[in-house]
Amino acid sequence: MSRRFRGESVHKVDGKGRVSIPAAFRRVLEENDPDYSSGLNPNLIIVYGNSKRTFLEGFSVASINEVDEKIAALPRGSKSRRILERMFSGQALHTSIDETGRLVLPQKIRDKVGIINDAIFIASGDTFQIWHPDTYTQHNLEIDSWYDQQDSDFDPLFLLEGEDLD
Amino acid sequence: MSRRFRGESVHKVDGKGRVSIPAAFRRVLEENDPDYSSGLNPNLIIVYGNSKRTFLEGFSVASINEVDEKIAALPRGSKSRRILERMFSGQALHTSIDETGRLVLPQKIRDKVGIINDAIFIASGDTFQIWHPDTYTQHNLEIDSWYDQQDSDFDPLFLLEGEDLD
DNA sequence: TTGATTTCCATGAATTCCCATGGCATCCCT
DNA sequence: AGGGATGCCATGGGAATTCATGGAAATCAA
Repeated sequence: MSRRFRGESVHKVDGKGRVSIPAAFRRVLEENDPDYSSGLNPNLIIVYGNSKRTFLEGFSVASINEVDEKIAALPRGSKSRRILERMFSGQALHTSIDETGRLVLPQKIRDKVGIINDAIFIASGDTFQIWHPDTYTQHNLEIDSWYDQQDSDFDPLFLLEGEDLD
Repeated sequence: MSRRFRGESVHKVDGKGRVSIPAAFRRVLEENDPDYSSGLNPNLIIVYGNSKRTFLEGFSVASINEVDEKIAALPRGSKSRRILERMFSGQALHTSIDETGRLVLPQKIRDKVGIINDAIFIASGDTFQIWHPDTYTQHNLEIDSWYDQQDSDFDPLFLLEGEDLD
């Protein structure tokens, strides 16, 4: 039913890399894991990507399957396919939520995006992102400055209509 | 489709050719070996291929069966079939993981792809690859430089939608 | 017998499991 | 409406287990 994540919240990350996943996100992950049944722990996939990425992206099983299928449909050996395979197979992690609702982010991954004591979870359609709070703030400043360039009555829904920007 | 391999990591290769297989990969190999049951060691197939190949490719039993069947469906005596049979029958090694989670790579195979002290394991859909770390880095230069040309917030998922690159 | 495998044992570090607590929000009973 | 009782949520700590890796002994093959 609820296929999409909503909302954002900050959570503590302890020395072992444990972080609580927003409860509302857990419901979405459960509903979108075909192997899930009450009592079990839902699976999810964390994509950390190449060195340029400044955040982690969380996928439900259903969402990652969709991506995998699309990748498999691309011509073997094509550049697009190689780029995507590297990112979604190699630079990703299959994991699950534990019984207390937490996820473990390995040291290597925390280092990569600079997460130390806190992490902010942000819903983004059928995936969600995990950022170091400051990096996220910084990133938003850039987006805000883009808004500043638009008319004061600019309505983002306008983007639904036309071609892409830039 | 059964669960796919995810992630990448580097492991030591000792003088006898022993290497630990990433624990997460072991789970996938276990799930995809029909003969596997708790306590046993899962089987896998290492395809090293012709002299041009610069990496090893690891298959679960289920995945190699799928390939074998497709090959068997080709016309007997056809060139495609002969080439594929050579690669997946002749230039491949059926082996298993030992109780400490390691795989033994015979000297001949290590020499072939230049693996000495370390090997990097990279997931790639329903198979995984094993490279000499430097060779792997080298191989990815093209993709890395391609990323350098994109906007810093470029999302590879965009590649799923549009036309191919190249 | 001699080099090469395979088995078996060993260990520090990392990861998972199990139990615990305080804070909220909700439900329910009188 | 008051006031528990209940239950989920976020977080912490320590014990137990698994990982990755090394080395020695036993077995094999030529």
